[in-house]
Amino acid sequence: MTPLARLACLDLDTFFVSVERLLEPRLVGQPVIVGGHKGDRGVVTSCSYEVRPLGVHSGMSLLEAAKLAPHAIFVPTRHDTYGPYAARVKEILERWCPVVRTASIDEFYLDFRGCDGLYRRPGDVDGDATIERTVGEMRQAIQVETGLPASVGIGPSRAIAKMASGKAKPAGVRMVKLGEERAFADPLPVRKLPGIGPKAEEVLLAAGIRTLGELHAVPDGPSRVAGMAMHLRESLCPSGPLPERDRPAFREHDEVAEGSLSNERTFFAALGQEQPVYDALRGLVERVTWRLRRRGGFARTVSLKLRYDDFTTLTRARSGAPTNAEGDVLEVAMALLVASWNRRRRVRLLGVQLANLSPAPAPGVARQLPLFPPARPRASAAIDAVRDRFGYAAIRLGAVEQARSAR
DNA sequence: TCTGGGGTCCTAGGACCC
DNA sequence: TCTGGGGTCCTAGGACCC
Repeated sequence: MTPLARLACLDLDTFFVSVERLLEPRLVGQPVIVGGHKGDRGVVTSCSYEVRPLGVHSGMSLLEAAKLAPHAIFVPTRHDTYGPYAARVKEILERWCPVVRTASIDEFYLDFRGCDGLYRRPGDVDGDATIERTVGEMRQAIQVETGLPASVGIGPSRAIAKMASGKAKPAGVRMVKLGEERAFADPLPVRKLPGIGPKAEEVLLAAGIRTLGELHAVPDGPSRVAGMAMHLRESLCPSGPLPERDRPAFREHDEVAEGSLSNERTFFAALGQEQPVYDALRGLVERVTWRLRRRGGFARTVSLKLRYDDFTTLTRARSGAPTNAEGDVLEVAMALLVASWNRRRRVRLLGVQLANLSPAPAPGVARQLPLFPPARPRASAAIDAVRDRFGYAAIRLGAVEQARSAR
């Protein structure tokens, strides 16, 4: 099949802000910053277009955002709230396109290859026109049915579709046809290319390369800059099929467990005493193992993340037999903590990650747990059942509750 | 003005095996 | 006493994304 501009990237505009506005109509038309209350420690997770011209952007500290936009309305992030809205959007997309993949909570890729005939109308000059119109109608359907504004980019490759969706904002559609890739990409700053982050940008700017056009001119070679140029040229080539499945983190609970699961927490004041740190660790283990069991998964690797108050961060991991038991994970995490925590330093952040996930222990190793200490079964099945119905916060461990109220 | 929380992917060194 | 080459798994750190 001739490669054409048939891959689309749909991005929900200021997604968390948009959902908050659906729930709180007084926020409509107002400058809104989602991420926490004014004065909280933390960062901006989403901000409305009213505050963008002032320089506010996601990832920025709330304190800095408050300086730039003192009149903005600050709203805490409600992490459990947004998922269902994204799920509704996906349902609508699947009515329009046979291949839809979730890339993040507010981003989807769609493959319209082979769909021209499905949507052709008498006035269409060619297939590009057919698909561009169709995507516009799809975008409008999301707006009408969910109240959420979205932008869509269309191109021959995923990277072009992604960059085009950025150009389509707010609430628009931008198609980059086959043959127009260079004309579209060349003027863009290098940072716009997916995969070029702050560090890579720094290297490129130091080499005097500011735009993707300039990067494109760098010949193949072993240098880091040449590697980025090759990455760019690949990104502009027509893409193959989309991945078979959604990214692991965005799959439904009953699907195969893969990838990793983690929970972490930054403390309001860095912890220097042992007991609060142990209590926090237990709370994290409780939460992350609950999520694992809810997906029907098992983990072979437990990893501890420790950040001191000077922001130096270390991770320590240990692998063993697959488990989903809270007691097993807690024993390993606690052993890692005891072995690696320098007690003279205060703990700013603690995290627990479960990795090497599988849907069930491999035959022969099931339930043996030889490398993990013995499991300590408790009433966790009953607790899980309550949480499945009423949410995680419906039940809390005594020690965790004490740790919270002690602050 | 210090910097959240959830992820994925890549690299590099060492252990271990054949 | 000296010692190749390939493969896999594990761990730690870091870049990047939203």
